Amino acid sequence: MAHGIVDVARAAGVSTATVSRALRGLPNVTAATRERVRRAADELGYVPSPSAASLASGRTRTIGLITPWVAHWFFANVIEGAERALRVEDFDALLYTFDVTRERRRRRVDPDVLRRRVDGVLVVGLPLEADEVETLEGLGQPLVFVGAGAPGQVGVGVDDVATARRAVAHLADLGHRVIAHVSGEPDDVLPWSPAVRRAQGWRAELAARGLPSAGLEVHGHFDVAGGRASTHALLDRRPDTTAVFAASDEMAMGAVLALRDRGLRVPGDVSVVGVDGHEMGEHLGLTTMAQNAHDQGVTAASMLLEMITGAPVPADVVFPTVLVDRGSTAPPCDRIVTSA
Amino acid sequence: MAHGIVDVARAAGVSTATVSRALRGLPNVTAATRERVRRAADELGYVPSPSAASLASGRTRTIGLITPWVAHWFFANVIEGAERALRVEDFDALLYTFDVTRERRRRRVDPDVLRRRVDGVLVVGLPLEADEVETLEGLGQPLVFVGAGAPGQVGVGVDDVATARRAVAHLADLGHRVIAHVSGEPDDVLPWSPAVRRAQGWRAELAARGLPSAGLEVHGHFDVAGGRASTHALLDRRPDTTAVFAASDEMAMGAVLALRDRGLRVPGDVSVVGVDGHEMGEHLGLTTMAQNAHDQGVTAASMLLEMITGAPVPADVVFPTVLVDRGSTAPPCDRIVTSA
DNA sequence: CTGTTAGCGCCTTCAT
DNA sequence: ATGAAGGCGCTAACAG
Repeated sequence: MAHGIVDVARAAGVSTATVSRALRGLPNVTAATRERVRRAADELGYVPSPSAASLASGRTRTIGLITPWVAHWFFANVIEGAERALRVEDFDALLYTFDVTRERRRRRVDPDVLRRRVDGVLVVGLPLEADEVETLEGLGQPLVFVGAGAPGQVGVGVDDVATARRAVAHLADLGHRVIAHVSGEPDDVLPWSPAVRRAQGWRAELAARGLPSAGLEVHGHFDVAGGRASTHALLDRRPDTTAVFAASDEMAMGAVLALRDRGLRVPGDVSVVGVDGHEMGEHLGLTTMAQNAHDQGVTAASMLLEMITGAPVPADVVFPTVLVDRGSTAPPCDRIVTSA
Repeated sequence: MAHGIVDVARAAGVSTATVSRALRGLPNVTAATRERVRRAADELGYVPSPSAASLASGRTRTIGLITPWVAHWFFANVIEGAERALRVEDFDALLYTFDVTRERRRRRVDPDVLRRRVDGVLVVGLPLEADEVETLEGLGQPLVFVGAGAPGQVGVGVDDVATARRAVAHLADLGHRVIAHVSGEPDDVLPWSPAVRRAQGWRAELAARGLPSAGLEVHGHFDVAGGRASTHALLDRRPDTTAVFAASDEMAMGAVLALRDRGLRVPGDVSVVGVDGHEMGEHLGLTTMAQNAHDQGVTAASMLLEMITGAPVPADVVFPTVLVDRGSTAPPCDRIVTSA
């Protein structure tokens, strides 16, 4: 029923080797022969077996997408972009989520599930421990990181430190002096983690301006609920806060919710800035440092494909972030604060 | 370097056949032998080649996830749920996006890319033409639909008609008499498309109550920008509209934006209800018919795995939707309308 | 430019 | 319960 390469070979009156070469566009095949083979393959509805091709060639035309989540803005957009770039080159995208649940620390990335199954690996937004990177490298295949690099690895992303500094600068320029930071999980401590770098940028910009940062950083889950909880904790401690820089738009929205919970107006009482450029940020008029996640996915996938063919690629591609002022920031007012 | 089954066989002092049986948990292997084989495999760091296994067995332990997008609430959550359910059973998830871009009609689903590559197919939120379903069935593999069924196919989803009716009933009960509907693309016309069924439910509930529907339906893209544009078009035509039922939360958020654009308050001037239970709906206090997309993904994946093993599964699994009142609905006020 | 011939690494009868 | 051996369908030398 399902025709194989031998059927095509017979129908075209050539050997299977020629069929293989003709169909894959390899050189050393007459245009006429190639055409004849193509026609025969078409008529028989021939589709090569990927397993057989992989087994024989050692290549899978598949890349592994490693990510903690897919249902988050940055991740979904990177994955969508990457998958489409891969599809154009007839590569398949295998999805591996290493769930970072709120309950427990994620399980370690296990390279065995990828072994002999992919030609390359794209790590999306997952800051890996040094030894995890090492075991991934042990696969002997190209590795590209998006949205969370690793030392010495090819990466695509934004300048998290500069992004954070720009956001904080915007708030400080408005006159704010108590600028808090809603950051990620407390156990997210790797120096190359975006959350850590954004916190670092926040601290650096404050320091550069002689503003305090001590006691103004709160940690929590990297989503709406996390941002909301963190902000409540922050305001309990520091009701004198007049501005919040959140490490993602999702957390920033949580911050807005928390402020609303407490009857505080944005930006009347407290200004808020996020990072991402989430489509829905427009609703709340959320000011943000926007980035293009989709294109980062496309770029990372393309680089990975280049590496697979042995072509040289830059060690790092840095995407720009741009301040989009949608109104959630304003000069501080002289709110009466009961206590600190 | 990479050890094969023969290495394990030699190390364990058995044949490759026994290794294969032992490692896959097949019967007819002494507990002692199995243990010895396991230990040998462990020590050698043996990982079977999926290509070789597929070629020999005809099974791939991979399922194909067909979806128009991943960066949309429903899709991202279903995919995330499905991938995790598959991973538990050591199945891989291959991602295939058939981009429904706003510019042009999507390309038809091409089963060839799936041929000999997957053991089953999960179609996520993509209403397929009858003949597309037929060609997919031609793969001879189990097929499950989530969030957009197809006649005679196994499906997981919600009761779209009832969901829409419930939403409209809520608005009508509040006293609204001009209840508009923000629907999906105009060329999304398959009777089993969620958008079509929701519109149908909206119309049915209005009819049941003797309320008009003519001229109150607008079509557009299934996202925030689409909902916003549609709502503007609607209000241009029918400024007397006091309530809007949008076919998704994303579009409902667009509707809220449009209303805000025109200086109308929600729910003061116009009430809005969406569908999904989007995490961010809470911000705008968006009332919605909530559904659990993640669990639909888990269920669909589990059913597909059952079908692969030949187990019987129900023809349809219907998930509940529940009205979550977050405040974007209220009784209509007597707004002065200049003209209709 | 094309054909021949070994494998690729595992699964699966069929014996034993 | 275990072993022997023939594929699975294709690619990649190597000839010619």
